[in-house]
Amino acid sequence: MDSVFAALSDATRRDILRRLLEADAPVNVLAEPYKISLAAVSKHLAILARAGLIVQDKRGREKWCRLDPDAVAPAALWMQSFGHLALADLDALEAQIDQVLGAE
Amino acid sequence: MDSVFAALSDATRRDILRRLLEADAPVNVLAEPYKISLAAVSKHLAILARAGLIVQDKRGREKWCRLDPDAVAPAALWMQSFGHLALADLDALEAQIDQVLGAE
DNA sequence: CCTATATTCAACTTTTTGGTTGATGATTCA
DNA sequence: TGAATCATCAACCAAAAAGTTGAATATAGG
Repeated sequence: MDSVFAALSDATRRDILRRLLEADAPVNVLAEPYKISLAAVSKHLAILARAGLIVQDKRGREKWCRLDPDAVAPAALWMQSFGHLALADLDALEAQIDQVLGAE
Repeated sequence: MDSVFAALSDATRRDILRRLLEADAPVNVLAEPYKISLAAVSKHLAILARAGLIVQDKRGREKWCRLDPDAVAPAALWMQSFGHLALADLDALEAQIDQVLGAE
């Protein structure tokens, strides 16, 4: 879970994830909006991959990136329980789970 | 939001937050379970305070810490919207909850 | 085959993080 | 008053993070 939170602590990486929510993309396309070097973006992607948040798939000379949103679930649940358990108990946690499941 | 995610990326700090869910506590009590120095714990608490996750209140020679769970809300919302697609599988969700509540 | 493209690697710098120890400032209390 | 307690500060260290530039590796395509 450390690596997931650490990966999310950088605004550039969060922005990359947000964009991958819309469509898979190769490294050079992901790098384009930022003014940092391509190598720097490549490192950001490696951090996201190490945290499990993305998977990379080499196709030809391009390396396509796609999300693995499951990886964020344990950390998201941790935050959810932290944000609400102060006021409620396990019943409330179950209600939250129902809410998450119902929202689909 | 950077500072919130960064604060949560350390297991000791998450453990401190978890314990503060149960009761407010002064620095020396919070430091007791860990084998690191008191100064190190003091730094962890400063990071949590800088992220807004706790507030510190000096009472006599003790400095009491209490949660401010609202501070986690923007980050939690970000994660929820990001992970939204993935939380539909009940078995996976239960496994994740066990992991979150048990291992941490 | 040759060249351009896509990506990473290697080496380096700077800043941040997490830890230490020892000194210091407050505060409590015998 | 004086000793013990609570917490932070200061200086330091080692490791990791975020960035750079330049070289290297693969692949695509004329």
